[in-house]
Amino acid sequence: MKNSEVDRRVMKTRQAIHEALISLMEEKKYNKITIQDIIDRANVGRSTFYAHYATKDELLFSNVEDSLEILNQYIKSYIEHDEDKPGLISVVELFEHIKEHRKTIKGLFKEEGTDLFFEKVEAYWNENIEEYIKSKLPRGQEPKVPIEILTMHISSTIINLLKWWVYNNMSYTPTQMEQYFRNLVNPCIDSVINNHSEKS
Amino acid sequence: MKNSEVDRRVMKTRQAIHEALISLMEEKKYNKITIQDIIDRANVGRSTFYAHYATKDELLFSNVEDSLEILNQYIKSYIEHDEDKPGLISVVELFEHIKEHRKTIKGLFKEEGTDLFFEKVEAYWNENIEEYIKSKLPRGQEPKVPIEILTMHISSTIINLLKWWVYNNMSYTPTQMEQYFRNLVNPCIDSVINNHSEKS
DNA sequence: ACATTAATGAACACTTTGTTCGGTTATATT
DNA sequence: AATATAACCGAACAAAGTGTTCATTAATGT
Repeated sequence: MKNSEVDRRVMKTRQAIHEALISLMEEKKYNKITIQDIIDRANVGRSTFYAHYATKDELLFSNVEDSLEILNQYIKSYIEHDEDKPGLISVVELFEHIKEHRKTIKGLFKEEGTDLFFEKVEAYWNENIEEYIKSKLPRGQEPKVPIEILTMHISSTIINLLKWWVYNNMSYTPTQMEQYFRNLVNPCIDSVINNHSEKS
Repeated sequence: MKNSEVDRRVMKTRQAIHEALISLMEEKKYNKITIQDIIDRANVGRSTFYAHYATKDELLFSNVEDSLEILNQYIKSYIEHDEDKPGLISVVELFEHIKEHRKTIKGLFKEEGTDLFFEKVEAYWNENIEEYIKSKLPRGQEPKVPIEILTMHISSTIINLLKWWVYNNMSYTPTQMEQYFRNLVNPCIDSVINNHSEKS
């Protein structure tokens, strides 16, 4: 029986496959990567791959789950610290995290084949954001925009900023990006939640 | 020589292929549709397909270019009518257009394989929106958010709303969606362009 | 009616996929 | 150090898709 540890061979194989995928994603789009490519680069038998993962997507997500959890933490902390200094720290850190891990994470942002990934990210974030918005909303008051839409909009805004930023070689600093994010999102949250006059 | 018209056979074939793709996209994701599927459904020889289109994407875009042009018109008209009644009419019409053509256009919104399409849409829109923003910006004044980012954000917001709306079976009316769009976007445009106090 | 142009469908070499299975090697345990 | 176990290997497989070629047939415009 295994000592709650995994066979070293398994770890080695998984890592080889993992690294192969990452390395390939730096070169071409996820869509265009074949399992053949992966096992070639990983130096792993065909049957071995299928012993570990049923599909390419399964591999992707097993690779990405850690990243997902980390990204989620940033949003959580963004929300939790909102009272004092509205989210400044953690969104900066989110961008910094991406910048730091750009080599391994960049493939995920490359055109196409990113849908799957970002759907997951958004689903993660939506939970926390929705809760946050509800807590902000004065009781008994109808928001001008349905909460589900506002939530979706905020998640999407972060994701779009991240995508754009990576795609444009991170030409602004994380701090700037954070600032831009707040400039885009805070006014509309205020406006939706408070009964600001609609204005002409 | 052809009378600037196309051979009837060509039209017939193109249409058959076109309809095959549309019909397949109502059933499964674009990614999962093979050329084999298409020629089977279209009842068209393999070589015939390749005589017309080099790739599946080429087919997609030839199908979609008309839609693109139409969508672009809505944004143009949104911008042009902004002075009097800020964009109300044409964004409603945009959602109505989608609703009307949902059978043929819905496939494009189905998860995955939409990146290609929406990149095109966004590129189209960005041109017009950027121009619009520049015209709004008082001369010599620096916007709080770079224009390219603000532009991207507005395009993305419409696209996300459209996607979300279609994905959720168009559960709100086009007029409502238009209202939500404005509630999400106008406050942040105002805030970015005018030197509103940043507020605490 | 006739020359032109398009569609056909079969054949092709090629790649990818997912599975199977007997043989080999690394591993943990004793 | 010996051994049972579990993991890897790799070759082979059928099945499906890709993109091209080509000789044959049919529709079209004039």
